[in-house]
Amino acid sequence: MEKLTLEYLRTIERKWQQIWKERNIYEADADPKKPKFFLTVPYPYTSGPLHIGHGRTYVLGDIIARFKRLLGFNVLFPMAFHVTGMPILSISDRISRGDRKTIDLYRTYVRLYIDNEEEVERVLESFKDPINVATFFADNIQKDFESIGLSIDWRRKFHTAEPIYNKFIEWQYYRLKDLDLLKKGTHYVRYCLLHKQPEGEDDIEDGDVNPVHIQEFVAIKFKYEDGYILASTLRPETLYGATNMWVNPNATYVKVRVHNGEIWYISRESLIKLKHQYPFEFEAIEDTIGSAFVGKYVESPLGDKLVILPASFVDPDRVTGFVYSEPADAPYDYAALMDLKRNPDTLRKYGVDPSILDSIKPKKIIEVKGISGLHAEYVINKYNIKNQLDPSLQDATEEVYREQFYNGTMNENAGELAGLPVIIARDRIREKLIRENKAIIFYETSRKAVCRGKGKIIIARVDNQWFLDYSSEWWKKKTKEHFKRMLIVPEKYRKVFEDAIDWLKFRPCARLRGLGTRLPFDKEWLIESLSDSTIYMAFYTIVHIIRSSNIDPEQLTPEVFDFIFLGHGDPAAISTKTGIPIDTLEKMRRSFEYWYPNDLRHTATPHISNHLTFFIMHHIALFPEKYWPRGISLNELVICEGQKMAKSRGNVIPLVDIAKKYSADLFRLYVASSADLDGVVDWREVEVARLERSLLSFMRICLDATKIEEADTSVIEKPAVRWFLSVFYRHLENAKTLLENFKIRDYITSMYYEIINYIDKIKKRIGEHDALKAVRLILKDWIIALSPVIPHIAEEIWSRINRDPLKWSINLERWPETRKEFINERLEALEDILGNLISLGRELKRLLKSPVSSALIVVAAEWKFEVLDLLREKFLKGGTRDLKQMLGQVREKESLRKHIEQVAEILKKVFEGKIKVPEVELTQRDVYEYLQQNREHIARELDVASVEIIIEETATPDIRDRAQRSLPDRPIIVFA
RNA sequence: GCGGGGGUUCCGGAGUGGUCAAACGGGCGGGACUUAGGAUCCCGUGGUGAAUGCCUACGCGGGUUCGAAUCCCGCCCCCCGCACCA
Repeated sequence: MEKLTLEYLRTIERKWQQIWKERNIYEADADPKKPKFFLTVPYPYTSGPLHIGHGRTYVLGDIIARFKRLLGFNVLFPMAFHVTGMPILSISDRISRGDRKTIDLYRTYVRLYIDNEEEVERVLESFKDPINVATFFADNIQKDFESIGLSIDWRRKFHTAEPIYNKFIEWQYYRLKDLDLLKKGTHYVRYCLLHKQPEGEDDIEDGDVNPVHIQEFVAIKFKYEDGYILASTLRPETLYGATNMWVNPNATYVKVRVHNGEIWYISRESLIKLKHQYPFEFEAIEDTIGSAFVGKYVESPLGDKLVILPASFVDPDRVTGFVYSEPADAPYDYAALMDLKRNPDTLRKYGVDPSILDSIKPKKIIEVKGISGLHAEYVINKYNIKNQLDPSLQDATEEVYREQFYNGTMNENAGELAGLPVIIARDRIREKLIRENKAIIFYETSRKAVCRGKGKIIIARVDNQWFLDYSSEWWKKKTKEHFKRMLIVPEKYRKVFEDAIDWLKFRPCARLRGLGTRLPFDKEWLIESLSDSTIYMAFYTIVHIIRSSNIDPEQLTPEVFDFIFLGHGDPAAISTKTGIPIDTLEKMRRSFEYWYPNDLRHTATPHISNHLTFFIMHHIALFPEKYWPRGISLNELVICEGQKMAKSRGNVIPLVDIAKKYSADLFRLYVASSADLDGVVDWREVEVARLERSLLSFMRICLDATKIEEADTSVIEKPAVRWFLSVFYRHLENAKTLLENFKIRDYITSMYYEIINYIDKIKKRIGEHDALKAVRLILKDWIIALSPVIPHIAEEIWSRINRDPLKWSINLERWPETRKEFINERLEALEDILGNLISLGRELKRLLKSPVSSALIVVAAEWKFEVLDLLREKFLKGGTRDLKQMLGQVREKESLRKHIEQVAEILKKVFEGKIKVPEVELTQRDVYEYLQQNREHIARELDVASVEIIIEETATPDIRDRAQRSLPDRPIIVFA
């Protein structure tokens, strides 16, 4: 007898994975005779190892694939690898540069797969070429996938930097351009001054944990001497409350002549930024120290004269290095003014008379419900802010900003903005100032940032940026129409998609660096990673043919794809032109036509608003309607011991650990059963350990049952076994429905947990050996039904009981038929009555103060059965609630008439919902006999020496009161 | 702010118009087995009760209904998304 341990499970898992692979059991080819099901799960990004959260998504996809195979579908479940974009390149760059943190991190990653240290270093060295990063992880992720038992057709794998894939994407972009969905325009990006190139999140130091956003400031021109001081703000509507100007006295400013001859005064740092944002010439005339401005005056576009005062919080490296002061609503301004009032010497130092402060009065211009005084003052007090260098000012500012933006209204002090909500006023004044040449837009990073090579990040303008125009009207309209017809599981995510389709506007779809495919008509641009992975499911249908036919990338011209995917063109002509044999072209066309559309795409919810929506839209733009996607199913994430998995927490469990430390089937069962699709799976070691014990004991039962001869049906007539067969087949039927509706968790509860409980129950009734015989009767059907979740264990059991060499694998089986002849609702109802009786009996027994040795069970009187039968007809089906009418019908029955008062009571309680009408028709005799048959069982369970069963009609007077309370499904127990 | 999800018993989490004191699991209490047990199994876990019941809970406040955790209105709180990034 095998010792059942995790190690044993791992052994059989490896064994079967090996066999499945050798026999290519998951390879699927077009076969017009068979119905097809084309399932995809998005390919992983191969910049590092996957974790168990990814594993959940792939396993759920795999369960669906396996279930569909059991239903007789020809299932295609392919996989590939995504390498496009910056992350992999960035990792490679960092490793080449000798970045310690990255090297250490990747060393731990490589060690997950390789235990020879020399080899680890060799691999790490190879990562200096980005394609090696991609292929190393792609190869190992494939192994991880195999090790958790995914039923993937690996012949179709590819990665997105391969020339054949590039050709496919080129075709896509030619088509998009033909459709006029590709547009050129201006765009602002994060840009590194050192490397003179745009930098993505991956290139920016801490960009992943503390992302850098692009903020749009308005730099307003204030008249100053021979030109303008540019003071910047995110809140131009506050111009109406401006009281003074701030300058950093220690910073260096520069006087600049711009293209139209205007003179601007701005900080030295900001000149560099402006040069990257405006295409015209800037002529630096002279530098000025900030203190030189102090005490002088500017004039705002509204005509207000404002004095320039010193403030240390003003950062010359933030926008223009000047800010105007609006102390009513800006906590920084308010605090800086307070500081000056407290320390008048500061002003004297710059030769300014402190009395000037007396004329500076905050001017309230924004009303927010619940704030009566100055909003800035309110938060200064709330956060207990001491001075202008207090770090809490940031939070205080954000609070005011948020409150005023969403809930603020401009008051009568705000000139032409008066009465407008802030949200409108801001846009209005910005447009106006810019239109009148009184301000410019200035883009700035949301925080100070450097790239991983320590170069300073600013915001720069990119001309000729390529965009995908998702705002295109026909495109959106068609998408919305088709989307209504798509299957979305769980349905609650439908709205998120609809919103995403609405939100999408222009989206930059190419960048200047990275791995991937170049735009064929503008070769300096590389198609960005979310834009080159929208229709690749189509590529799966032909990629294995491209490879096996040794087609060169150069042969894959747009005409080839036009023919395969759209049926355009003459294959003979294309064949002549490209050298691809005509039958190969036609084979690819047939394969595509067979497999498409994608029947189901399964993935995790974060992809909804980007990838999945692009996926739908691109199909709609590029393919004929019959090839548009049919459905999407989604699952939530995995957390670990109640906490989000994060590199920074160090609690990420790599997928590779599953096959090393746990077991594939254990993992599969856990992630599929511990939460519904829309619930978060919490990976908790104690729970996993518990499930492990359960799974091993399940395995034990199955293995023991295999030792019983299939022909041994000696127990089949036992009531407990008949009952067991009934509940089993009802559950089997139910499980199929659940799976068809993607209720994977409920299916496992029904087919796994509940069946195990039923086996425990019959063990008590008929003993372990007979229980195993009963299990043997359903074993084959049971393991087939469980094979989608635990394919390895199922296969192992299968291999021990299957006698048909043609059906060597459980993968070749079909979902078992429900054996209706075994379903016996009456028996189940009787068993329920018995079960309830026992549990009630136990409860009552506990209440008794004195020990008891016998139980008298009273089955309800015959007439009560009649009443409930009547109710079942009239009440359950018809739904009448009319007591009088019901009583009228009761009176017509001779047998019931004499009990009319009690009947009325029962009816009342039924209407109140206190008594349930049993769904199955039973007679008093049925119940009586069933209880008789199970007297010993009842005695054992209630721990009494004797059990007597009588019917209410024969109850002796001393117990008659109690006996009267009996109901057909609720006999009375009297202990003595 | 907008959009989405959610607030249920000690905890995690079922339940979306009536069999609900509330699935399932954890924790806790008791018992069995045992040299022992962190292993396994059984029982219990709102209150009350010598009886097969009764009373009470579902964020807060109203309403609809014979009947509401479930439907409607208002309010409070928590989580996620709001993009160009895979």
